Amino acid sequence: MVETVSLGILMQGKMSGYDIKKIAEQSVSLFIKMSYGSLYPALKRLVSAGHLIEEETNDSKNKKLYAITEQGRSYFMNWLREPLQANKREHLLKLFFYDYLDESTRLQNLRAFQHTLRSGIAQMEAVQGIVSKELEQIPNKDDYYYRVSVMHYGLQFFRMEHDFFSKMIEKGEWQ
Amino acid sequence: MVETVSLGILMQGKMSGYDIKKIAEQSVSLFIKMSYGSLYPALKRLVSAGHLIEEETNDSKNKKLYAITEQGRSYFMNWLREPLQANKREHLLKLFFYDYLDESTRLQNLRAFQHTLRSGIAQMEAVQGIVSKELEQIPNKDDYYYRVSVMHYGLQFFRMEHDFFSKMIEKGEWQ
DNA sequence: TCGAGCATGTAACAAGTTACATGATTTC
DNA sequence: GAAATCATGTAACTTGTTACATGCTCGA
Repeated sequence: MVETVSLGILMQGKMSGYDIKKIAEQSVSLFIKMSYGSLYPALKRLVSAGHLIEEETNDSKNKKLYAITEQGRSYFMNWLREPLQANKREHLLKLFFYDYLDESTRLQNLRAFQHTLRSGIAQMEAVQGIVSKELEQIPNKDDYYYRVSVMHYGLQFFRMEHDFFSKMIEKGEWQ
Repeated sequence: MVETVSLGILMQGKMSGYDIKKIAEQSVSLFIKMSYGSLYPALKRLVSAGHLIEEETNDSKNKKLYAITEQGRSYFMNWLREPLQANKREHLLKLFFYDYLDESTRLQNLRAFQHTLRSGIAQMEAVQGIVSKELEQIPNKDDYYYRVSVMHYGLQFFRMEHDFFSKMIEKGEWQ
């Protein structure tokens, strides 16, 4: 995760590990948090994998600049092309970099994801129907208020996500 | 995480590890996934910590029943009382068990969380304003469509979450 | 009798956090 | 001259995944 985020951020140009973290905080912090303890080792791994080149700037702060290689670029693009998966909101991170992807793969993946969402919604609506009926026969309804609320939240969330993706497929304007 | 979910599920009564996973799949699978590779070791840790008691049923399937102890109950309730944190959607899991919590702590935490959400919304609106202005001066707007979309998603998501929590504080009905 | 489901577990690995450790530079 | 920020890194630990391994039972 930290590796792909770093690669994605380095797509805009070379910078230091410190800069990468700052940019991540300003952009994708909603979905993932980076610590130096994971970032610096990740950068080293990317260098030894040939995805990045490390450049020593012999300035006073002994900072290092990282630049993405052609290989790194292609690795990143392959990750980007993979189907979206709903678990852990990883898809939002992927989406964040979707401008790099070609329109055809993009549409294909977005539509596939829409389909997954619709299945999820249908399933949740079914579960909700059952739970609602069970709840009617129970006297102490209030004892399950938060459990039921979280269920509703899930459904509402899925619906919102579905609407959001529809708008995005239509290239709608975000006034 | 797996530990607290297990404790939370065991609040309703003793059951096997297998049962715990099944119940988790039917209820909190939206937010967390459990594998046996994490569940069984977690149950052992909870037993040696004194939060659970293991009961061998000498039936044919050599299944084990886990029951929460008084200590485990109080440990779980302490976790439940802690303030909600927005990172990684952990708060939804906590919320799922909120029926166990006393109304006063509940309201206090929900309101504190609402406050955090409002700050987040304000901050995101500010960022969005800046980005929108910057975008107007840029000719190749379309190249940033998904980045901007994810930003909008984040804002919309926060607003939805805020509305959701408002409804919950008011003990609204989920028709 | 065969496959689905019930039931438990381990070992290797992956990914990340927290705390620690260091030191230069900039800004008030 | 003190505090904030820039800048990099390591070690111990936590948490979880995946793949493997085993064996029983119940219904078609």
